[in-house]
Amino acid sequence: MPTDQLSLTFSALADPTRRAILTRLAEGEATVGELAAPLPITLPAVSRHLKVLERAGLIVRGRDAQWRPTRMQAEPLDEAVAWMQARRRTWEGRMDRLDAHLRSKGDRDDRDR
Amino acid sequence: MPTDQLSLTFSALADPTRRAILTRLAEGEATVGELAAPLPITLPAVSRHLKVLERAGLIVRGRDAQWRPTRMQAEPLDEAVAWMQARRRTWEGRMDRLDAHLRSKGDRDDRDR
DNA sequence: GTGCTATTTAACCGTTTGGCTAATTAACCG
DNA sequence: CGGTTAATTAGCCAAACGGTTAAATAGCAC
Repeated sequence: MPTDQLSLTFSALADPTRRAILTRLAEGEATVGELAAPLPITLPAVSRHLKVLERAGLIVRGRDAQWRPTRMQAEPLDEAVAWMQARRRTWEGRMDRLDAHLRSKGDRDDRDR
Repeated sequence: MPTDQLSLTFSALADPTRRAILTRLAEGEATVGELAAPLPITLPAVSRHLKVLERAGLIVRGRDAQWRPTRMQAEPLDEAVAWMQARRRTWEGRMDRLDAHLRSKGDRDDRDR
């Protein structure tokens, strides 16, 4: 049961519809109906996608009469980017060291395993 | 059916076990058994996680006798980071413009909050 | 109150996911 | 060849996912 923040963020972003919603919300706040309009799915489906995004902290929702204005939040994106870049840096660092090692000498003693 | 690359990448990263595997692989290549050792799941389960990561392009796998050495690949991470940062920048840009707008006038009408 | 609009919840359904055990394949070794 | 190790595939199962339609809720407006 992935309750941790990164799992929530990544699985929220794993769905193309939810990414489309986020892309729209990055431009500015919108109501559920406005978000649903361009999408090929029903309103209840959109409503549940929004709940997933909300649980991941990627959106916050207000109340304006019978409308639910929704705004994007960037913090979870930052955390996810940080996780990816940490792995990328470790990986790149290792690549660099390997590269340096290969370049360093005629090395027959490649014992890096 | 999310066949697109971003969906593959994000859903691969949505699982904590797969993230743990990637974290390990960022340090350097490893066999299936080595990857499975610290994990609380069976070898077949690890094998299928690796298949998911491979399909997402996050790992590549070789063959060394009966071992399957696995290496991480960073490209899908880059693409995912790029997607997130694009949204973040749009969002931030809009924040900035809103901020500027609010700051521009003497705005006694700070009705935000 | 009634009625209208916006949104959510309930109930259902087929597919996917992630785990398991048992069986199978791949490749070595003696 | 037979035996051993590494890894995958097959079959099963329960839970989660993503969609639907129909019903319920929230809030205005008359």
